[in-house]
Amino acid sequence: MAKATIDDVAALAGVSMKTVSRVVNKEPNVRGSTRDKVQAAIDELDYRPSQSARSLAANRSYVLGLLYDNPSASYVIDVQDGALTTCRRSGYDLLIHPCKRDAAELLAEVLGLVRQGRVDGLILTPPLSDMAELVQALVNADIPFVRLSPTEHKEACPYVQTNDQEAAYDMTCRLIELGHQHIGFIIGHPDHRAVTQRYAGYVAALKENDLTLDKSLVVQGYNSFDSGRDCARQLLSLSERPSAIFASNDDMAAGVIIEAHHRGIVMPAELSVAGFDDTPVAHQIYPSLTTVRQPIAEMAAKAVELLLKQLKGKSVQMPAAIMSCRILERESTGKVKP
Amino acid sequence: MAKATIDDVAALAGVSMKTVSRVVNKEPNVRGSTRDKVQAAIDELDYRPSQSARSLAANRSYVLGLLYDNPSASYVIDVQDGALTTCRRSGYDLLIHPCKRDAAELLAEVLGLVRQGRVDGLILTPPLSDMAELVQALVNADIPFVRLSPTEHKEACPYVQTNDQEAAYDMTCRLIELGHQHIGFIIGHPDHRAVTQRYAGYVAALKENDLTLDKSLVVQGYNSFDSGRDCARQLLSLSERPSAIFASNDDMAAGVIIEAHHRGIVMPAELSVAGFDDTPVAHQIYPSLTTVRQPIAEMAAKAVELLLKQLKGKSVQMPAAIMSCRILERESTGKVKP
DNA sequence: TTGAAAGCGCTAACAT
DNA sequence: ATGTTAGCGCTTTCAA
Repeated sequence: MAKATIDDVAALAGVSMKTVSRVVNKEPNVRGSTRDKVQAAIDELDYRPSQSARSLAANRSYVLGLLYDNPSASYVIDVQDGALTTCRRSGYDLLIHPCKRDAAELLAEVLGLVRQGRVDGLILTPPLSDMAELVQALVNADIPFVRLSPTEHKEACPYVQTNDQEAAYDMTCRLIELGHQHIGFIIGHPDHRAVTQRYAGYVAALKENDLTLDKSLVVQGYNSFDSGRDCARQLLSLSERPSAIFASNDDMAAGVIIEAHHRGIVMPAELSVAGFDDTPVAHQIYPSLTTVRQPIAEMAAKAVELLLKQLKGKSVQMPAAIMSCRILERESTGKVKP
Repeated sequence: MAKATIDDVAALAGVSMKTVSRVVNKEPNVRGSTRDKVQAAIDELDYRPSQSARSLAANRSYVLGLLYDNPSASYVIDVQDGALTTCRRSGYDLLIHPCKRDAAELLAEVLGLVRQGRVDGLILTPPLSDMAELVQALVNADIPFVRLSPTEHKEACPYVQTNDQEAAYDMTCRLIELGHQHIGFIIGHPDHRAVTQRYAGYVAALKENDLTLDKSLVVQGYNSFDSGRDCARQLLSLSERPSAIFASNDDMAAGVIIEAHHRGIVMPAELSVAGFDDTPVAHQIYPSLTTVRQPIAEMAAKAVELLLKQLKGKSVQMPAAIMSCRILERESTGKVKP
């Protein structure tokens, strides 16, 4: 049996092609009995609408593109899962498109994706969310897109973010509450503005608690485990060693923990460590890592929702959403040694 | 400027539509000068072929589907990366399709994906590679697909795998060489046959070295960190504690390491631990984990290559590839205490 | 509430 | 080496 087309269904149901189309697309203005008749024909023939014919005629692909540049594996997976949840409910598919933010062809590549009609819209994750050039190009080309955790140009285009700066503030306050006065901080990769901004929360918390900001306790990391370990080497070699270290992400915090182990430093008795992101390593490490969980999947699901709204032309008034982080206290933090 | 079509390009270049099509698709039998003329017109108009028109006319989507059911995040990311490498070289896109292997609609869903023309072929990862029902349905429906690390029906359809059973054998031999006589083993999730089969390597190595297989040293895990920790509780509570534990994957091995830490067991002095997969946690943990690395991305790239060959009708004789694992010795294993 | 006709922009098959 | 002719299977007008 060759695969059935819309004409076959129409013939079998004794209606026009257009009526079948209406039933398939759940459009209104079809009598119940007609709908049933058509549905029966669809079932009998096991009819599946051709995606490409639909796309060509309707001039949309029913596919969304997910753009990312090398965030952590667990982040990408969570984003994909969340995005797919909403996509599937709406009959959309998800095309993944990892890319290099410094590639010369990046812009052409991304614009091509849309102009070729491969995708109807885009989701941007950090650090791409903050590539002004890319954002501007998308706006100029009138391409629908939503950004996750952007830090800039928020007035211009829809986005979804968390209150993670506030969470960094809270985490720092918690460490202070535990008696820590010398708290080391590891800043994130300069290109990942969403991550580096966590530093502001740390600074604000120190200020709020009348602690001086000691620049020798603040070091620049690059989001990787190895860079975290390098930073730990610096911090743990100081004559006056910090009693706690707060890293801007879990991978770097894991680097701190490993370096501390190698120096025979007992955690949390002699050193408290906190991270950010709640990646898998956070609970697979010893001691398990106190960290902050962002609702990544939910954010991505929300982003897709906003994007689909845009595609339907229902341009939302303030197309943005802010979601909440949660601090998870585990074994790696504790009261400062008296 | 409205977007250019193939007719616009043909008109500007002063050739027929078909010639433009030939240039775009890099078909042979076009004179160099003609090709240049057409290319110039394409550049001038910034012409991008419509994906949906191509798909409809050619009856192929130029998209491949990646099916998976909940393997680890790092595994999925590696597979995606590898698959995309080959896809992009060939002008294909990748659609991701996570699914539940016990979902009633799984088959209909997957078949629908192909029958709707959303994808031209599929890549299956474990444990889906070993779902006989799914594999059979794909074969019956004459859908092109390639499996990663299948353990069954290998005569029937193309696949890519590694010599991981051999690697498990080698790893066990290495532990024995280090003086270990009592080696605990944690079996993988029963549904993941590719993982459970590593047990065979362990058994073979014991036999080869004239060690008796002590069933109390073999416990059933479920691939997760938590299950690994549970298994470790069992093994480390034995009156005659193993001096080494080999887990069928890294997540479970991480569970062993954490449980050992909590019991004050020093590694590797008092306990050696080995894992499998070289996931990120393997080097983010203390002590860093001795494990086996499979070339996941390369396997996926190869799988796509085989799939594309199938799509081009060049049915390869024995469409299968076997790739090599590598043992990585890190800090978690050492000589047995005298 | 339903239908008829006209493409969407390409590729395939067959000329030339 | 290049061109001509037909569709691919839908959605979108517009009409009834």
